[in-house]
This record gives sequence, C-alpha cells and structure tokens, in this order.
Amino acid sequence: MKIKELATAAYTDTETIRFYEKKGLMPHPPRLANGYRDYQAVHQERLLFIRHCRSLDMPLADIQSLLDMTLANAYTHLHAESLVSNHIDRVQLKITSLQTLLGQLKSLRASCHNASPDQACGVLQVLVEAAHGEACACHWPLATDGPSLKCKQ
Amino acid sequence: MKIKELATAAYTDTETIRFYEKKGLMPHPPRLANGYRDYQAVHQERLLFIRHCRSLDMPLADIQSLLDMTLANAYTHLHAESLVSNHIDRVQLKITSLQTLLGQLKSLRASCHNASPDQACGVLQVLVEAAHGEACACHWPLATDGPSLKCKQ
DNA sequence: TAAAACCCTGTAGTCACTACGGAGTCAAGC
DNA sequence: GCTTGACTCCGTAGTGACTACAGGGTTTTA
Repeated sequence: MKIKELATAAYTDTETIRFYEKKGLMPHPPRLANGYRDYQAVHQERLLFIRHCRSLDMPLADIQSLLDMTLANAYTHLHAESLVSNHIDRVQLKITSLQTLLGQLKSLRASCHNASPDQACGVLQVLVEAAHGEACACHWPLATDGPSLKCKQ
Repeated sequence: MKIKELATAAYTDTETIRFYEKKGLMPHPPRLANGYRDYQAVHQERLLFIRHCRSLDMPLADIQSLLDMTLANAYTHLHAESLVSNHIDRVQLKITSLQTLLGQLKSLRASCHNASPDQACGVLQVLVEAAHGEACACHWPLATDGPSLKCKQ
C-alpha cells in the first residue's frame, strides 16, 4: 500500500501521515526499491486508531500513551481511564467558558442594535468604554463578584 | 510608565506587550534615555481595548480591524457588527461540536467502567476496535446517518 | 557593594498540522 | 519515444497567540 492509498483508507492525507511518522506516532514503514513507503494492514489499523482518537480531540501525546498501553498489555486500566477523564474535564471546562463568552458577545452585539444609525457604532463604543474601565455591555452584567474586567486569558 | 507598570495595569505581561508591538497592534512608544519603553495613558487604553477583545476570544486580526475603525471614525457600524456576529457564529459552532465530543468521551469512559478489573481496559478495547472499523462506544450511538467513523478533522 | 529586579533584543518553542519548493518516479495516451 | 499528469520523496516555513529562553545592560534595594 502506498501512502496515498493509506491516507484515503484512513480519511486523512499523505502529509499528515509523514507528520505522524516524524513525531513517532507512526513507525517507519519498509520502503520499495524506488524509496516509496510500503504500508501493511497493521499500519492502517494504527493510523485509524490515531485518527479516531484525534476525532475525539485528544492531544497527540495522550494518543502516544494509549498506543504504548495497547502494546504494553499491562494493567493500564486506571491510566487510560484517568487520561480520558482528564480530557473530559478539559472539554467540559472549555464548553463552560465558551458559553459565558457567547453571552458576553451577544450583549456586545445587542449594544450595536440599540445604537441609532447616526450614533457612533455601539460595539465600538462599548469596547472603547471598556478600555476606559467603565462598565461594559459584555462583561459587566455577568460579573457576580465585583469588577471582572481583568481581561485575563 | 515602564513596560512592567503597563503590563500590571492591563493584567497581562511584558512579553505580550512586546509581542503586540511587533505585530503592529501596539504602536512603538517613545524611549527613555536608557532605551526603555516609555508609555502614556493612551497606550494603556489601547492595551486594555486589545485585552478586553482578547478576553472575548477575538482573533488579533479582528482586533486590528476594530482598532482601525475606532480611528477611522467612519460609518463602521455594519462592519463592526458583522465582525462580532461572525465571531458569535464561530463560538456557537465550537460549543456544539464540543458538546457532541463530550458525549462521545463519556460513553468511551463508561466502557471502561463496564469492563471487569481482570479484563483488558475497556477504553483501550473500544479504541482498538474502532480502529478495526467496528462499532465503537463513542462514535456509533451518536451517528444519525450511517457510518460516521471517518475521524476527519 | 552586591544582589535582586527590571529592561533590552532576538530566537526558538508550543500544537497539530498545512503548504510549499524542488526534485525524482511511474503509468497512460498519442 | 515523448509528453502529461499524478504520484512520491525530503526539508523548510507558515499558522495563532503567545511563552520561554539566552545573553546582555540598567536600576533599585538591602
């Protein structure tokens, strides 16, 4: 199997496969006489495993750990589960913060709708005022414990 | 105001300010005799504006546009609003996809709990099976229109 | 006076790819 | 036999928004 064939079989592309090889997630395959990579079924399985994990948004480092575990054949129960659990926590946290963000953006947009056409744009106004330290449409109403315009990451 | 003072005032750090300067979001400030950057109130306002936008997760390019608009003083109403609306769409889309992902991860973890301690780890089993093209705990039950194990980005 | 804290510049690293440049190889059609 | 197009190779650079150094100079504090 040449690289394009493998790529097609795993719904990805050739550059990504070479990238995984460079990163050590995919093994160096044997080569044909002309230097082309020559893949077997085992490579396809491994690549599908990786792509499946990536579709679950796992970092490559975690996937590497999982790959090591499948080979180790040891009592890796707890480790694999904690890996997934940690990932769940990250995703949950991200969702929560994005939902907050969405609320802020919507009130920001609303401030644009509220401005009359001959006024300066409400969005810009709000953002400029926020920079001056005034209450802003997006952050202020959501703050529960005092000033929250910290604009931290 | 020296760079650290500005950084503290805008809840960020000095490296980030220099980074914004390099990217053109912050202007080159005047320098003191010793070569240190010397900031004024106007810089603080601008930096707070940028950090506020970043706290709304706007890309730097969008922030640059907003900064240009505040200076242009023109009828930038529609542009600013569409910029925010587009950002809202992106965030909404991201939330939806993360919620799907969360469901998938939770069923993956459940498959670990279901496995008895002397069995191979359920998580690994499921992932390996998924790589073999079998139904998997995470993707399969959520598929609405046939096989979805495409593991595409 | 010495150490700590700050400032400078420039470069490299993060993550998971993606895109490119420049070259070689192979199969099909004329 | 020749051309064309699709494939392959390798290495490097780019993405976004920083972050972390390295290796120097300056200022403040004890």
